[in-house]
Amino acid sequence: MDITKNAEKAPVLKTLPSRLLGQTAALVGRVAGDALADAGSHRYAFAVLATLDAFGPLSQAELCRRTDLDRSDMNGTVNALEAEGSVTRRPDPADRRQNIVALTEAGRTRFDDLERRLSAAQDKALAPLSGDERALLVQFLQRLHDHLSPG
Amino acid sequence: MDITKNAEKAPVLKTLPSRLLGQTAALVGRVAGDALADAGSHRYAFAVLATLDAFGPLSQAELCRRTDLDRSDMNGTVNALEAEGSVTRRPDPADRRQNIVALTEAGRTRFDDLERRLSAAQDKALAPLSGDERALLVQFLQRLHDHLSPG
DNA sequence: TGCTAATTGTTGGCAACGCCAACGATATTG
DNA sequence: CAATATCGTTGGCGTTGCCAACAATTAGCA
Repeated sequence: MDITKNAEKAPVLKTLPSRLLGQTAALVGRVAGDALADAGSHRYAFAVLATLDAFGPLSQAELCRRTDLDRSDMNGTVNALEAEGSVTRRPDPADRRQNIVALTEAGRTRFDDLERRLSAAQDKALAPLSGDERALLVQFLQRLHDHLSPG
Repeated sequence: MDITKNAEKAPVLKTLPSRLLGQTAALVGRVAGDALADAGSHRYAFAVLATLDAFGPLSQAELCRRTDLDRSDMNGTVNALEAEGSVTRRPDPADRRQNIVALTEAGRTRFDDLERRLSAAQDKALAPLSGDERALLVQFLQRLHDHLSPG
């Protein structure tokens, strides 16, 4: 009677947190990533824009620390953001090893647009959870993250 | 007063569910993956062993449906499990397109060992959450997964 | 001061992961 | 019987997160 032959999963796998986390993160991450891709952007770029928006101009190294991105990935991301005009990159006169990365007007507009798209995508992805449940989920994840992150 | 210069993260990023899910899944997944790697195994292999343990002998295609693995990855996984003696693979006489994959005695022992290791790893990774909270987290994730999975 | 170590940006590359295309063999459908 | 679908298998691809090495520059310390 099953129109859709439902492939039963092993109980162990259905409740295994590491597996459930991985699968769900992939699904939610795809929704969010697609939303940014529709605007020609990327999660790395969004993280950088959000950090610059929150703290003002920063060096690439400082951006790495505040976004948990690798230095090489940060370089590529800043390249892309600079190419699209969202960001300026100029050498720091006080420390000529560093680049000062700063948000442009276009960059702030860009960030606002991406934030709206991302917010809508999250709402779609998290639809089955109530507001309280979402807050609880976020809190759980934060506690796990703090517990496991090498910081 | 800060011995460890705490790199503040942008508020948007700290509460963005897609990002939090991805980061936490990576951290928890690494703990779980390392536990399996210590035993020379892999999550794909564990998923197959758990499914065979729960449902008995199955074809590779059926294993794919019940583990959400790709056919090519399933092939490699069954190869490895067959090589280590955890599984037998023989052609189905009734349908010669299919392979019947079955757990061996060694395979069941192997699965029990992996399950213990994995269980211990999960406990370590989920330490900051109480039992009730873990159950709630799993429930949230299952609801999100059901909502987003194309099944 | 001068020498060593550390930091920064940059380039190049790597392994794991999830996924897709194509193929021959076999079964099923019409 | 012909067309379609399924299965196992092989090979490959794009993304992701990460690491190594390098030159340039600065900081730390004898």
